Amino acid sequence: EWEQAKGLIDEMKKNQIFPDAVMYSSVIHGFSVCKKWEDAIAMFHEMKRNELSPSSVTRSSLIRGLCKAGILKEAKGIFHEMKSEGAIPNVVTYTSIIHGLSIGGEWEEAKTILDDMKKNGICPDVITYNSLIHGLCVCNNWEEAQAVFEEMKRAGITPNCNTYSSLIHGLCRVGMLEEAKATFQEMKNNRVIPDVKSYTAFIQGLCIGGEWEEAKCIIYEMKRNGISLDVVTYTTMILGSIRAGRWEEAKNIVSDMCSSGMPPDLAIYNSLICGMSEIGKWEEAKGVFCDMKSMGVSPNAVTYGIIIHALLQIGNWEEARGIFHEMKNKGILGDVVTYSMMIHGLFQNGNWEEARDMYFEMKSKGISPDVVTYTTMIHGFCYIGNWEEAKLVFCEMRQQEVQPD
RNA sequence: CCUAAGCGGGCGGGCUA
Repeated sequence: EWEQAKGLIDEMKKNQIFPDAVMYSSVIHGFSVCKKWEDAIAMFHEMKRNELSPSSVTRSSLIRGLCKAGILKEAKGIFHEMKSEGAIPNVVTYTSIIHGLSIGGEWEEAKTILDDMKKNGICPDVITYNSLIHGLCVCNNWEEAQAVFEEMKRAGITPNCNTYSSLIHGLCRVGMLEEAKATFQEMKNNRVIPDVKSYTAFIQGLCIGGEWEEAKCIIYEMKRNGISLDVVTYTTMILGSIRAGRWEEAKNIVSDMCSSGMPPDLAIYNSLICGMSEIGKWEEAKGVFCDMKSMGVSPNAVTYGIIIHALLQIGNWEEARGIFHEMKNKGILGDVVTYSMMIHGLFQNGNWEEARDMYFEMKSKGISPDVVTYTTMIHGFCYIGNWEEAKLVFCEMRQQEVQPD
C-alpha cells in the first residue's frame, strides 16, 4: 500500500517531523519491495539532500529494489558510487548486488564482485553463496552453479536446505534428473532435512522427466516425514498429472486439497486450464474457467495468456484476438507475454503492420519488450524478408541493453 | 533505548534455431 505510505510521509513532513536515516532506509526498502524504483531513488536523493548519509542498510535496500526492477545498471551505479565514496560494503550489500546480477544473467560480473568481496576481507556467508548458486541455476548454468557449490564447501560454508533446493531446482530445469536425484540423496546424507520447497522442486523434476509414479512415491515420503503439502506442491502435482496423461488424477488432487481445507488459488486454476488445453480437453478447460470465476478467483494475464496460446496453437486466430480484447475490456492489463503472443499471432497471419502496432501499443503502455518479444519481431520481419524493420528492432534491442540469447 | 537491509519451490509467450 505504497500510496498510503506516501501520504503518511507527507503528513509527517507537514507536521514538522522529518525522517531520519533509519526512516529513509525503511521507506526505500518499502518502495523496493513494491518495485517502485523511481520512488526509491527519489527518496535516496532526498535523504542525501537532507545531509543524512546513507548507510549500508540504505544502499542494500536500494540495490535490491533496483535489481528487482531489472535496472541492473543503476544498481551497479549505486554500488560503485558507494565504493568510490570510500564506504566499504558489508556482507549484505555484497550479497544483494551479487544476487541481483546473477539472477539478471550477469553472473560473470557477480563472480567478479564475489572475488572483490573476498579481497576486501568480507567473508561470503551461506546466503551469499546461495544467492549466486540460485542465480546461476535460473540462468540454466548448471556447471558454474556446481563450481560455486564446490567453492562454498572448500571455504568451509556448510550448505543448508536452501542451497540444496536451488541445486535440485536448477538440475531439474536443465533436465538433469539423475543428478537431481543424487543431490537430493546427498542432502539427506548430510543430514539436511528437505522441506516442502525442496520436495516440490524435486517432484517437479520427476514430473518433467515423466516419472509420475516416482513423484507419487515422493509425496508419500513427504507425508511420512510429517511435511504437509502446500498449494505449490499441489499445483506441481496437478500439472504433472495432466502432462503424464493422468488427467482424471488431477481432479482427485483438486478434491484432496479442497478437503484438506486449502482452496485452489489462481495458479491451480491456471494450471488446470493450461493442462486441459494442452491435451485438447477444451470443455474441461472452459469449465475450469467458469468455476474459477464462480469461486471468486479472478483470471489474470497468465490465465488469458494460456487461453490465447491454446487458441493460437489450433490456429483459431480470430477467437484469440477476441479473448485478448475481452481481457483488456475487463481492465486486465496485458503483459509482456500476452503481447508477445499476439505479435506472434499477427505475424503468423501475415499481418505485419498490425504486429508492429501491437509492439508500439505495448511500449506505450509501459511494458518493456524482452528477449522473446524482440526475437518474435525479428523473426517475423526476417521471415517476410523485411530486413529493414528487422534491423530496426535489433538495434532497438541493443539500445535497450537486452541481451540476445 | 526502540525502529530499517540479503538466499530456495508451482501456472502462459519466440526459434522449420
